Amino acid sequence: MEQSFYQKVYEITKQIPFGKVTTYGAIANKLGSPQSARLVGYALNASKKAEDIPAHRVVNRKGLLTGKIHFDGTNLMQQLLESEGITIKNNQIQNLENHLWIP
DNA sequence: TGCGTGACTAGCC
DNA sequence: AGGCTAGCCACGC
Repeated sequence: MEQSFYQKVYEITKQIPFGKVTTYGAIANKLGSPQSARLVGYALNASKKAEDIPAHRVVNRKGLLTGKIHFDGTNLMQQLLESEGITIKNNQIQNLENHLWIP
């Protein structure tokens, strides 16, 4: 398939199950370019405006909600994650390993 | 065709 | 221990 890097990110992000989260590095690694983690975030930024992607389930490797700044509200991303049973503290996911999901 | 951009990551001070 | 800098790759203009 001639899926672009972006399209691959969309597919993987949509595969994230309810109550789970993943990291940019994990997705980038799955795509075969662990150094392209930036592209994952960049792709999600473009995807969120078109596709129905749960981008709030994707966080950085430290569990920090770095992408929340791209959401409408300031705590929207946090509320969405908390609604799925994930605990957030200071924009950081608690028990990240417990909720971490690798493609 | 080429340069700038960016929701990252890892290493150094 | 905490903060900053450099490197990385794909997409858009």
